[in-house]
Amino acid sequence: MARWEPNARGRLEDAALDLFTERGYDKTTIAEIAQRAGLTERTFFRHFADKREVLFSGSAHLHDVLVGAVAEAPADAPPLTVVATALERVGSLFEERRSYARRRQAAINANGELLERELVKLAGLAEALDAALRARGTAEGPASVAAETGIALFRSAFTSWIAADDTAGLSEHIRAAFTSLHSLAVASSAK
Amino acid sequence: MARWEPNARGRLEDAALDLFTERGYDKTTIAEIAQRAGLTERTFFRHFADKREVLFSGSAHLHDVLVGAVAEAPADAPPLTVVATALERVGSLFEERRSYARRRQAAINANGELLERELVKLAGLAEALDAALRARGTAEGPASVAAETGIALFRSAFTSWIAADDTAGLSEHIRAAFTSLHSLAVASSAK
DNA sequence: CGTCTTGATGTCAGGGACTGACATCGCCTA
DNA sequence: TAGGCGATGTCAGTCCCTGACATCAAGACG
Repeated sequence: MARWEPNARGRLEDAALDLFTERGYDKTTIAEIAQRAGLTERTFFRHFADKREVLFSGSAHLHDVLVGAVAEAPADAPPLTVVATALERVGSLFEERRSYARRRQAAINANGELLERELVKLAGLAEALDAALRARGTAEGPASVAAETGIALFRSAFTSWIAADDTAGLSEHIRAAFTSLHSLAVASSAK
Repeated sequence: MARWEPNARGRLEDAALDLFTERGYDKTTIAEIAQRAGLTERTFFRHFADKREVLFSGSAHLHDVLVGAVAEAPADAPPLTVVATALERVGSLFEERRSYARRRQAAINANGELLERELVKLAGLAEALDAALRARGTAEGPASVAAETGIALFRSAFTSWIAADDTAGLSEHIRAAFTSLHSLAVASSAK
């Protein structure tokens, strides 16, 4: 239990997910998480802003990848296509990690507070998408709609990927969601 | 300060919004809210599950209206059209209340926890929309996409309505958002 | 080799959200 | 008019989270 064991943050994350899985989020105290990681409750709060955040440190990375992908898209690509491509790139980060994603998502789905935090993170991604689109010249209205719509589809695709037992990757589920939207939009226009 | 003053719940809501506006959400304690309403902290928690919830009791009503509107839509209407119509009906509930909506939204936007809660409420509406669509025969995938997309557009429209200084109602902003989506989808298909 | 700086960690005290258990009050009904 | 009963009050306690200050290990530097 020496003071300077490496990777304190990672140890806290692992301990937290383990405990949340074992006995549930609200029956786990921060003192317990810290203890399992060989640390103190106070130290937990130096690494994470609050108890929920311990499951969401990865979202900053997604954020960066998403913004980068939008910036690199061809200048003449339409907004929704740019969004779709960027989200597929993000989706590819999850390949090979479906079982971890399931574990984490199960913990999140089992608790309202964690669900709240996840939605906030997704909304943050939507805002970043919006800003990235406008930075490349997309008008305000379309950028906002494309960003919000894209994240909505991402959520839908992520859920179906988690639930599915197939060999398709998250990226493919994302592509399918966008295809589905096109059909709906066309059907609605034709009405 | 008699015990049985009427409308305890409403008094708590008013006191809370006033205090949040005056001094901010996290500098307001529940004891203060309760005191201004002539009640006790413990009673606050009998009316609201937590501190955030005091600003969101109206969302249950939106939920009902939304589900009702979907159920009443013509059987042959395409999903996204049903969603648009239902959201416009919800939008009409807000006419005449833009100034209250602004006050409340300002308080929410000023605080991360309240933003979280709002997102959760919207996600709940999306889920309800999804279920209502499937109840009338829409297939699972399209129902989910239409519901998520619809709520995304609602958010976008609500924001622009709050910000706008025009005479257009929320319903009209919603209609505009759906029109915008159609354009985007067509442009993306044509790519 | 010893000291100093620095960042991560520990310790302590305390406020505020939230809960469970139990008491009290006022309206309603038999 | 005595209960029944729902809404409120009181009290004690747990846990989340924070600020202030002390301590420790590692590298910098003389």
